Amino acid sequence: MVVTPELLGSFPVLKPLSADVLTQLAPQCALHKFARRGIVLNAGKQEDALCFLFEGRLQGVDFTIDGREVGLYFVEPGDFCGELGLFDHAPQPEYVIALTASVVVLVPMASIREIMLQTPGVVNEIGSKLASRVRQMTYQRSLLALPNIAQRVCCQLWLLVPDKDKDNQQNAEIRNPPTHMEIAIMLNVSRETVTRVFQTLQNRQIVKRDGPARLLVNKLQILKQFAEGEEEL
Amino acid sequence: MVVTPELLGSFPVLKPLSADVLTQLAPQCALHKFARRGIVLNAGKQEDALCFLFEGRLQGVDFTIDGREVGLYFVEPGDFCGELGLFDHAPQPEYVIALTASVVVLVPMASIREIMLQTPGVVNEIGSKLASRVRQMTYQRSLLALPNIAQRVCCQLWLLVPDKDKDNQQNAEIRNPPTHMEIAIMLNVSRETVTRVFQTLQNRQIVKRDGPARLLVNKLQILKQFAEGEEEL
DNA sequence: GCGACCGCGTGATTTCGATCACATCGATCC
DNA sequence: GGATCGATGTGATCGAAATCACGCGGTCGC
Repeated sequence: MVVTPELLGSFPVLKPLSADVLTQLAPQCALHKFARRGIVLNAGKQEDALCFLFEGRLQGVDFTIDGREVGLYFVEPGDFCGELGLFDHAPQPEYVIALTASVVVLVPMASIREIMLQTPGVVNEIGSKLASRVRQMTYQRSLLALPNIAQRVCCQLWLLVPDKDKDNQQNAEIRNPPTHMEIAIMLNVSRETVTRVFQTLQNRQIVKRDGPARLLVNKLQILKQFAEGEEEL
Repeated sequence: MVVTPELLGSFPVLKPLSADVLTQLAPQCALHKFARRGIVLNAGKQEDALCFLFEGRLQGVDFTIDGREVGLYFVEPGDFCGELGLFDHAPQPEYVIALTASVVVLVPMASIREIMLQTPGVVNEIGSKLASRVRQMTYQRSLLALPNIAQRVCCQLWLLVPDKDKDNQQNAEIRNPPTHMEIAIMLNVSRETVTRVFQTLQNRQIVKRDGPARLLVNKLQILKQFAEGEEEL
């Protein structure tokens, strides 16, 4: 599958690069499709490519010593993952799997490293990405300490609302929402608990399922209030 | 308080820098002492300095929406923190507090940024630090998913054992150990639960308190087995 | 030396979510 | 269109850790 410079340019991090650089980079990249549950990046393996998500949703997952699945983060279209080894050449600590059928562009790490050396500003871009990753993990960690579990689920749901919709008064739509199980492992709760919270939210018509690939939020501001703990479910 | 180039050179990240650069950097730095519970870095504030720990122990802490304290990481002597804003100029997401009386060296971020531009390799150094931070957080997150709480505590204890002692058959010593409460917030458990686990460990003579500033581990390998879940407490 | 305070130790009680065990639903694939 | 499989819905039960309540002891500051 061919990757065009234009495709690469559609990703925010790569946009600042000159057309020349993108044209040079494109032939080294590969377009991959993954089915649901497909393993996009392997834990413990020296992954040699950055993974840009074009379409679908990915999840970073880890496992405990005793084999329990742990959800770390979601990857949205336009974003990328697998950047940890860029600086330290160490293997990926976590798996990245496809939550829905997904299309990703794999860009060789070596090429990115080269570009980092040549193009000032790109290092900064990547560094900022790492920093935002730490910030995101810090926030996610704070969620786990919430004593009210419904609030935890609502926070996670709120995180899944696209930024562009966050100010809407009423409606928003979450495309390719994670399953209850996938949310559960992010929040250290059982799948049943997530289901029960969703049940309550649906009864109050705060959210509504629309097929397997869409979740509608009808009362966005109410959801936000639950997330912020101003209101108890 | 005066900071000498030699002092700066004693920190692993700065060691590769030339004597010239260190001599130039030293006068811009400040040595600070913090009492127990002192706030070293403020959350939400645009901190303008990297914080190198010379003596003592620091802890990164966050708070949930409802005010609950969350432990994120420990900082050991020789290590540093507050590096998040280096790339993205955004404020620190978490507080860093002193767990014991501590001595830190504050190095202005602007100077570090300058050095990053001039000295190749330093960017990499900093990038690797961020990456290792993500790895550490990933591991810490996986601890929270352990269903066996004693195991969780043992893992955390194991992390506190100095690397140089990890291969010892029997003994190790943890200087300035965190209090039970401070461990509790790292692991999302109550203070009492941590106390009870320590009680069991002490009864079995696996660990032993030696004054407020030292915790002795007598049976290192047994502790490791508990941490890895090969043995149940 | 004495009081105050903080960290630790410990039992009793309670509660909330995990777990278990199914039922059901719905999408997808021949 | 029926079979299949994964995802969701739901009640019953159980248990482990949170919480509460308090005693104790060591440290530090005065």
